[in-house]
Amino acid sequence: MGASVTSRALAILGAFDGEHRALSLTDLAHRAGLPLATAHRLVGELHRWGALAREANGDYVIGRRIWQLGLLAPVQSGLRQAASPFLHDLYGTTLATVHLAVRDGLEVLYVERLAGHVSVPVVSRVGSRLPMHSTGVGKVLLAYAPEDVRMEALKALTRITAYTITQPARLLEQLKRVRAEGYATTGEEMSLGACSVAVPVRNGDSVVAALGMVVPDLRRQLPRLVSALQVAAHGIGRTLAGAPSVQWK
Amino acid sequence: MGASVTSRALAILGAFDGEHRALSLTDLAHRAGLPLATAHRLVGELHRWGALAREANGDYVIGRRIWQLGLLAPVQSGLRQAASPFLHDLYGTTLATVHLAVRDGLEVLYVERLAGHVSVPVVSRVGSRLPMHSTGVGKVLLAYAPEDVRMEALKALTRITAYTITQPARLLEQLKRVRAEGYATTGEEMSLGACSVAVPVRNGDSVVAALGMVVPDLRRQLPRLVSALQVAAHGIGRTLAGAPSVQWK
DNA sequence: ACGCCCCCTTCCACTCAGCGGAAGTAGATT
DNA sequence: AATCTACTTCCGCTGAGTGGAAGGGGGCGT
Repeated sequence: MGASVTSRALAILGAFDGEHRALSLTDLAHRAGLPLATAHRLVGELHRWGALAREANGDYVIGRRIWQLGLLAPVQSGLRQAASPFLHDLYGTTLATVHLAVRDGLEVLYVERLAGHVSVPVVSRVGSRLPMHSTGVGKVLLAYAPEDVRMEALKALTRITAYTITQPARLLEQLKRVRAEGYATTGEEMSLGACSVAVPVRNGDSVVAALGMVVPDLRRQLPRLVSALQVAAHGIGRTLAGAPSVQWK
Repeated sequence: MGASVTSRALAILGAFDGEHRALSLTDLAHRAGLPLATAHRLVGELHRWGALAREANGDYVIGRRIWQLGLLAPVQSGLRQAASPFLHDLYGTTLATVHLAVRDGLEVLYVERLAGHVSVPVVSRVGSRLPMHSTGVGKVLLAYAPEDVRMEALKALTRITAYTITQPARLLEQLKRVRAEGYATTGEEMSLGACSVAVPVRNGDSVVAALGMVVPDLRRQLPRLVSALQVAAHGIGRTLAGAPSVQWK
């Protein structure tokens, strides 16, 4: 097993997730699979450096230093910053929840999400992952993913709602249409009452991200939304290409 | 010296900063003060875990996993999310660059920054730090900081522009007025051509952050800006207090 | 084409940092 | 006062980590 000190320290950091943002030393040791004394020493070191911080009640949380480091990640500093103003424009003109996502392995990783004060109950969260076959941005990313990734992803089409596509052949058919038409849609495949549209974001020739929005109903306004999305995606692509900053994938 | 494995691994992460977002193994070893072979092994472990990623050219960058962890930090998940919609409103009504910041030690840490397509040349960046005595948000945070922090901060008033306040007595005088009037201003004290206003954000009785904006000129519209800021700050405070989510300080 | 240089990767025997069971401390709870 | 839970400290044994050195490999100048 992970016997190296480094892997143990990382196991401690890995013990935090969306449902566990604050953990006591004992919990931390337990979740990381470490003896209490060992966890105590490592946690102390991480805390001293600023990777962990303590709350008023003594629980540990992820520290500001990790947060700051995260801001240096290419996904954040390149893509997200390029996209930010365009997302605001999109939100301003449509008032729908807007998403920017990348593919990470066989999942969709949400990089940015914009919603108003009263956010529609949408599942996604910045930094969270969702399956690719049941989301608009996921279908786009899958459509433009390398062949082997696509095949791998087709093997596990888990059902989420009654409308989720679980037949590989049907999904492949849709992905083909996505490539032909340049956008993807979903209808209550991820959560009931929510439809989505998404388009690819390109940097040069390669698709580097997907831009999507979630709305209660698509039928009437689909063309308008698609064209708004495409304008924004194109703008982001141009910013990425022209940016003198760091490469990001 | 930092001889523990953990501190060495952290030193590698710490080698990244705003000016060094992508580093080769050799640079990394050099900046972290480690022998190449040692750095190689540690970097490999960090990379395998996802703390580091590699770019096309082989350079290492901060990985997505660290970015995701950072999103769990209280500063991000509590404060930032509570503030986000209010910042958008503020930006929408004023079109000025808007800032949310907290105090970290003797410096101001920028937690959120909102600007339009054409951003005025503002020094701050999300995740960056600036001195407290030369920024609007800094003055607010200093005004409401514990006595010992304030005294410590007064010892090092470094000059940045010709208008930077470097006399402790004068700054103290201003901080007193900040507490009395509920807002702080600066006039070209951080960078020429930029003025700022800022107000405290409260959670219950304690000041937990500062909300500010940067504009080319203050004179005419000061009252309007201050009241817009105060409305937003109040809204953020209410959201924080009422939020069922994690505590964040 | 050849050799040079720079950067990365692998190896291996020594040794000291890290390990973790156990004992100690501090609060809360009964 | 006794009991429990959660955290902190101690210390001698040991194998994980170390890092100098040697082994690729690819880009560049001549």
